[in-house]
Amino acid sequence: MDTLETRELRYFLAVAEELHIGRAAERLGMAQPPLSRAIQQLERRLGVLLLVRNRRGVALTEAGEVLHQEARVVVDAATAAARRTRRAAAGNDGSRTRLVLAVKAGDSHDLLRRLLGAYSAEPDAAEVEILPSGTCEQGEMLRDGRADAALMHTPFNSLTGFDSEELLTEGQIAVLPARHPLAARATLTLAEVSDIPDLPLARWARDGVHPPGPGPAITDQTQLAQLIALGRTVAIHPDSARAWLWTEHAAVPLIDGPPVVTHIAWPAHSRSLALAALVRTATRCTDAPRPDPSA
Amino acid sequence: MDTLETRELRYFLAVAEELHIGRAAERLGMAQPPLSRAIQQLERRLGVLLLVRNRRGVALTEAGEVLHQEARVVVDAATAAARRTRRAAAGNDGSRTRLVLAVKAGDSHDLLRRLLGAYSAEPDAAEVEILPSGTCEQGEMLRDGRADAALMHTPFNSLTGFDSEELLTEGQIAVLPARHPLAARATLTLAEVSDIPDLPLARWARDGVHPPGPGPAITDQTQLAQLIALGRTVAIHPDSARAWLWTEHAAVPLIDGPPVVTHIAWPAHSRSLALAALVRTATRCTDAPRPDPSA
DNA sequence: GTGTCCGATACCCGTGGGGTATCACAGTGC
DNA sequence: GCACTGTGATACCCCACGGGTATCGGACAC
Repeated sequence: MDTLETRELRYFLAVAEELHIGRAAERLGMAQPPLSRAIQQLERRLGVLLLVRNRRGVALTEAGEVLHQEARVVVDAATAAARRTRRAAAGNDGSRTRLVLAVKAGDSHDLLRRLLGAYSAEPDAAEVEILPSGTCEQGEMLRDGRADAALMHTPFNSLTGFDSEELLTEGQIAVLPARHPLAARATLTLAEVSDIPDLPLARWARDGVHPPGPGPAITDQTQLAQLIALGRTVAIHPDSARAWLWTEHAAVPLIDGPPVVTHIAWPAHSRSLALAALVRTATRCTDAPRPDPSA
Repeated sequence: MDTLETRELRYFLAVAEELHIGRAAERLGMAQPPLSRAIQQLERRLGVLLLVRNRRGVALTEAGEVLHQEARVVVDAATAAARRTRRAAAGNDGSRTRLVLAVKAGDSHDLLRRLLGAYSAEPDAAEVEILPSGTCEQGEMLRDGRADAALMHTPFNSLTGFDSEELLTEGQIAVLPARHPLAARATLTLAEVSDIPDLPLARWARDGVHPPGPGPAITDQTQLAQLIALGRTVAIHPDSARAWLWTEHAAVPLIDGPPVVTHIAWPAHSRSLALAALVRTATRCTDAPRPDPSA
């Protein structure tokens, strides 16, 4: 009946991810038997079978899948609690409050510059630390307290569970090698871009693994830019990606690419004044007409 | 460095709410000294001062306030994890999946009836349990796992942290004693209703305590209905409240009342198929033109 | 059969979370 | 001044439980 401890949930998470008690124990830096027992005890306390044990490892029951989800939320919230509390104390410790803003490296560069500029002029502005995030990790960073706010892009990032404000809507462009025949086109369609035989779309790493497919495997924007310049791949990006194009790149608007909406998002329960000011600034400085930052 | 345990956070929550270690210990069913120690240990592990101890109790530091917020999230998530896991197992246990839908008792009665009717006709419908909630508790119920979904009303409920779909927008009405002079009016304004000298607005209990003021203190809809019928108070409600009006009540539309939007909301990370079907049904059955359910 | 690879069990040990009794200290009333 | 009260902190004890090692049991593979 008593509530679950985060320790138990961390253990269960490790098992649910490894699907192998021995490996999970190793990952947790402990021996296998106590982990076995801890999981059994968790099952007894819940009165629920979480794992089915077979040779070659374990599998999750339906209830186990549910707990897998929920446990993730709990341990993220717990680590976020520790981080935010420490930061609150540090911020109170003489120095200014710091805000950590997660942004996908390279994206929305222009927007970000304007935002930071406008915010620093605010009366109660905090120091803003930019936390570059890899592909689509902004959500995790908000959830586990590494970031206080994030610039996120629908439909690529999910905003579920966060508060957010819409900042900017833009179209998408195909980024091609400048010397490629299609680079001369005025517009392209999604289908055309995905079907270029000599330019397969690159495969981004998710959680350290690359999805299968023909394209080159990449982990960051620079690798992608280089591969495009070398004529090995093509990419689809929001308009604002023009900021980081090389001279060997060409940008062609996509007519049927879904519009990309940039939002500023933050944890739903946040009460920080500095954050509120940042959000206010963000919405204000994007409401204003843009001063034509075209290249 | 290790993550916080929910036990510690429960302890801290009790202290943060009572602002008195002895009382908090009593509430937790433990002695005072171990609680004192536990909090000190928490402070040491975080490296952060959470409480300032004065005679007559303790107060929260700024960091303490932050942890107060965050801890609430964590323990709610933990109890939700236990509840949802148990329910998932129970649902898998031969019987059908059950969905718990939190609704403010009496509100949106007609909408609810149509929703349940339409949903039960769905192929993969689960059994829906209606969980009547008091004033504005739907959010808590979603957060701590007592409910899988909730009907919520902006601007009264906050949707932050949940996924939601808009279902229905309606105006507001003033509910008056039928014999009151103003009951004959065709329309009223917010200002007029709040200023009726002999009918002060009732004061709803929040967390068991009533805000101060002149009106009668109430805890549920029935009390309110009775007091209105007795000519002691007046209330402002969405249109759909007409469903529970007594013959001794009169309803007068408010022209400047903000529109009330009914949403169906659910935890952001939910993956339940049954829930998805319920949401789909809800949006569909409110898209259709209403069959004029006027009294 | 034997070997291997799982998780489960048996058993031991030390930490630490819980208890009681008491202290330290600051107001408060007289 | 003093005794008294109400607060959190300290001292000390105990055992439950989380962690370890060694071993078992079962299911393939060969």
